[in-house]
Amino acid sequence: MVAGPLPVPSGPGKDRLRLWIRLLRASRTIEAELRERLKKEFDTTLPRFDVMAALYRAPEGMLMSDLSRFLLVSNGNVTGIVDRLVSEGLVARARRNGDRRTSMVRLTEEGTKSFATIAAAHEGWIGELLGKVSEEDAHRLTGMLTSFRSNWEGRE
Amino acid sequence: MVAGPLPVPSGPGKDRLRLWIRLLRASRTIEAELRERLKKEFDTTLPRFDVMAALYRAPEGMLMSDLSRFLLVSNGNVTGIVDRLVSEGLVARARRNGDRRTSMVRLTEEGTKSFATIAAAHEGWIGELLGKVSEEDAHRLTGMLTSFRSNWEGRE
DNA sequence: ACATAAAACTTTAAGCTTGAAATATCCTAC
DNA sequence: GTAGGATATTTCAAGCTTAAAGTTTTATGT
Repeated sequence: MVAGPLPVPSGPGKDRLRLWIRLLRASRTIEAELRERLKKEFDTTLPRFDVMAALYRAPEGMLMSDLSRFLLVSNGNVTGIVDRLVSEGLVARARRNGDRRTSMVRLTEEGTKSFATIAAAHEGWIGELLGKVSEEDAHRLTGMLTSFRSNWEGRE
Repeated sequence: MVAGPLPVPSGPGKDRLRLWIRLLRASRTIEAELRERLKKEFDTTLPRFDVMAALYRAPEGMLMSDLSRFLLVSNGNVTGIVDRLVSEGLVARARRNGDRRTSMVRLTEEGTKSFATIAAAHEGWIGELLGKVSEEDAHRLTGMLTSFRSNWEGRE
């Protein structure tokens, strides 16, 4: 995976493989750049940012399992990231609704402020990193990826 | 990141953000599926597969630093993965050329056979997972991502 | 030749990630 | 009401990942 300089051999079925390799390399390249900037500028990480972004759009809070589904990561993973965010005072757990198995997770006031700042920078970075993609290509690409996603969700 | 159901607010600069979110979700979805199948069918992992794929196309071997650059991961990371592959007998280190700092890493005979088998399945999976993307879209998408990459490489 | 820098690699600490097992709570059917 | 199963979450072991510091070897300047 993540093939680079050398060409992928041609032949039937190789087109999709080539597409996948390019897709993966593009997202890894951007992801690496974002991770580095989040670390340098805000001393945080991509997973923390992801969790905070999810919570930012759900002021009333989210269940751990909702976070896990939404972010496409495992349950245990979310537990660890939220633990760290809680210990940093950016996120709070509230175990107070009817179901005592669940805990409602939400951003603290500090977490909300912190995320707003980081998100603004983040959006600027994306604009910069994807700046060379024309508006038209951006739309078309988005459309293709969206339809890929719908197709995917129709699986199994 | 990895936003889902909820819409990203519209406005200037939001198009690129939306594109990035879709790109990331698509690659994470596919990656998760591949990881799961590699584990289930061949009891291996994506990073191991990546390293073996790189070595497969370089029968004469690669330096650790070449692997690191090629796969877009850190040096120390490659060390660990190669260590495990060596202990499994799939990869060999040869410290025998002029420069005694370097070690040439290559697939063993067993590693080569093993990779060939896995790679065939892998290509089939990609064909299946991206099957709904039309040939035409696949080409166009690949082209866009390639030009993104060239632009990127022209940075800094 | 010798000091110093550069390069290739490994080690380390901290954090991320998964899948599976363990806990705790809730629900359902008797 | 209670046994059995389902659900929500955490814990755990193993592996992946990075950045930074450390080791060994090679290259460079004088």
